[in-house]
Amino acid sequence: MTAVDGGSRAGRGRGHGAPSMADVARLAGVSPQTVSRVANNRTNVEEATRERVLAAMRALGYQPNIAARALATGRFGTIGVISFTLNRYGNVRTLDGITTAARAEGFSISLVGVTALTHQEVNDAFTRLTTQAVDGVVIIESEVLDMRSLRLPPGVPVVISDGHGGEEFPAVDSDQAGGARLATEHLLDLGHPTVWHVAGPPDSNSARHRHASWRQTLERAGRPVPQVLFGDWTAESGYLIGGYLAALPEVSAVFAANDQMALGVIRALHEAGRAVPGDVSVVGFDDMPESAYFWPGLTTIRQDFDQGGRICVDILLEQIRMRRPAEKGMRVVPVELVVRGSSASWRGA
Amino acid sequence: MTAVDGGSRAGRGRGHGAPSMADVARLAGVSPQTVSRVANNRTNVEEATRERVLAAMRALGYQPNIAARALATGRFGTIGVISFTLNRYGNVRTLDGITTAARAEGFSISLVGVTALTHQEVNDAFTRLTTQAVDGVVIIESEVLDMRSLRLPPGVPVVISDGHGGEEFPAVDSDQAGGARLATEHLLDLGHPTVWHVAGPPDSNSARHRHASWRQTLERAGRPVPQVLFGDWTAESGYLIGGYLAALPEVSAVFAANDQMALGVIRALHEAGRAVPGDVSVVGFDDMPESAYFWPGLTTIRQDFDQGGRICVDILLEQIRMRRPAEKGMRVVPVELVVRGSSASWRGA
DNA sequence: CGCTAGTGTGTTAGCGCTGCCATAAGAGTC
DNA sequence: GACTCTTATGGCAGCGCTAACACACTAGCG
Repeated sequence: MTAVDGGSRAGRGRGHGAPSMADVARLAGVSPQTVSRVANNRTNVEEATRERVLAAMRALGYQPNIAARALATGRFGTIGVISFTLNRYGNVRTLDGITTAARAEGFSISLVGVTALTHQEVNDAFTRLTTQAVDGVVIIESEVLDMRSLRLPPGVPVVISDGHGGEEFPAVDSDQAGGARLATEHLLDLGHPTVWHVAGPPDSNSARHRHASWRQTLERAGRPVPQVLFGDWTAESGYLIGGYLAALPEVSAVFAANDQMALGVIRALHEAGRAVPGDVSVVGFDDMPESAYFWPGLTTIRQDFDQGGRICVDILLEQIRMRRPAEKGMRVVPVELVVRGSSASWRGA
Repeated sequence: MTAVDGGSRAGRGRGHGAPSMADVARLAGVSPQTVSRVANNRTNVEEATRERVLAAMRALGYQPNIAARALATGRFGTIGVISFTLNRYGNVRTLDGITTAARAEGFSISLVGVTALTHQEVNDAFTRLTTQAVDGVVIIESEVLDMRSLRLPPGVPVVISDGHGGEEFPAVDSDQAGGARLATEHLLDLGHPTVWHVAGPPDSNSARHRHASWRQTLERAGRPVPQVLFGDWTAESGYLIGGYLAALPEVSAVFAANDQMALGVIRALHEAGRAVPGDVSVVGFDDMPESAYFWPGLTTIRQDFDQGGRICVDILLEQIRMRRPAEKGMRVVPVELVVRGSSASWRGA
């Protein structure tokens, strides 16, 4: 009876308390390898043996140690997400979409925030992530970043979401250009001579695309292109710009680059006594759930963030599982015009 | 020349490509142990040696392998977050606060979404996380959950955010009761005979607290307690309930349990031709950035989500670093009444 | 009966890192 | 000069797991 272990715990020394495969193996009277096979649902284990091992696992409350597994296999079951602020609706919804899709595939998410999307910060975040053990990374590149000069460690699959990095990496984004075109054409179709644009900040990818497409749509239609006004995505900036627009009698249609700024614009128009949509039509972009309940309800462009997240994860998993780089280039997620009360046909000045 | 390694890579067999400490050690002409000391910023390394090692690290692009470190130390540098939907403003802001605070402490976040906050789901998520190697877990318990019957593996520090789990775990939450009281008293102070309440769903912790405190405040003031109306946090539900309230001439003040529902209520009142705040005052809860730009601007209760996140992380880190359980019980984060245009003194019926 | 093919299980050797201990060299003390 | 004490470094073992191979055993075949 000398060498008999107490039976409850085996690991001494640096053991960290939790039962290990060896403990399960001992209890079930099999080798650790067989326990591993059961834990990973492998074949070539007799049914009776499997039951015995499972019983031992339950008895000890065994949990596989992911760190050890990762060390042995080089795979982690985790996708890293680098995101700028979670204060923006789109970023959050993209994150949510990625999280949902990843979970469905048995992957978890390692989230790293950056206070600013500078190379320094993104490189640090990337380092923290790869160091932190991930199989792939999604960068929610809401702000313009020069992907070429980013020094990412090689061999880690990357997907860019909401970005422009299509030349360097596989990328996924809503059809920003199509959405801006839909919005602008919608307002022109309603009879407005032209459309004013409240753009997002110039360092934002989405803002650039929407801005460029708005301009192009007007030019193609042979309409005058009014001065662009730049906001910062917040309702506050929309409100300030709206105050300026409200004072211009020739303004009859405004396309704001997101719903929050549209809200601010509408508020400013109200305060100035200009009716929406009676005097001025306003269209937003994003379709936040609240936008339908603004006063008036906001005509806007709906994005499918869940689909975007799913595609990000799919591309990443393909790279991870096939062990080959995915094709570069942009996958475009369709958008949809949602017409509500904030836009109406123009009766003329 | 027989046994000489090519010099570029050392690991064969199952080596996963990335340079290891051994590679750095070889290049710098020191032992792996010394490299480890440098990598971890330990003392007792001569300055010249440290420089040499750092140079070798840079030359090889060395990144420590976190899985191996975790396996050796039993610590992971990661905090797990279990959250119900990211569709709710409060959840997102809490997550953001936690992420920011964690990063400041050098921790990263492992995010696990659950589709429903059932025991089954939370247990699974918890298993996935502990298995996934975290040093502690924050549960954003936006929905009521019986923490006692939750079977969490022992030894993993846990903090509950936005929950009621104060008896079982340390917990952090905004001063829900105080906020609801402030909102209700504000409306009473304006001369309203009583205050109607649009509550959140009954399975939500915050909704319960706000509801109970609203009721208590009215009772203490000796005012009649009108029928409670339950929404589901969405603007849509607020709109439906608002339609009902708009038809009741005795309604002069409404306290909605969040800003979105308040938005829906205001919209319904507008449509019914009841002026806000002329005929009806409306107060919300959360202070989303947009709320200031509703029409009229929304009087609401501001929560400090960043502070909440910081406290969650602090409590967790104390447990992790001190290796002793934190005190159970609730830490209350103060809230603040923000008065805007949607509430005004009542001129009588 | 010797051959192959397949199945269930065990043995071995790491994955890359750190904790602990040993060692060597210098510095100060009596 | 024999003794501590400190500082810089290396050696070794092991964290818990899995890939790769080895091995025994069964079955089917001509």
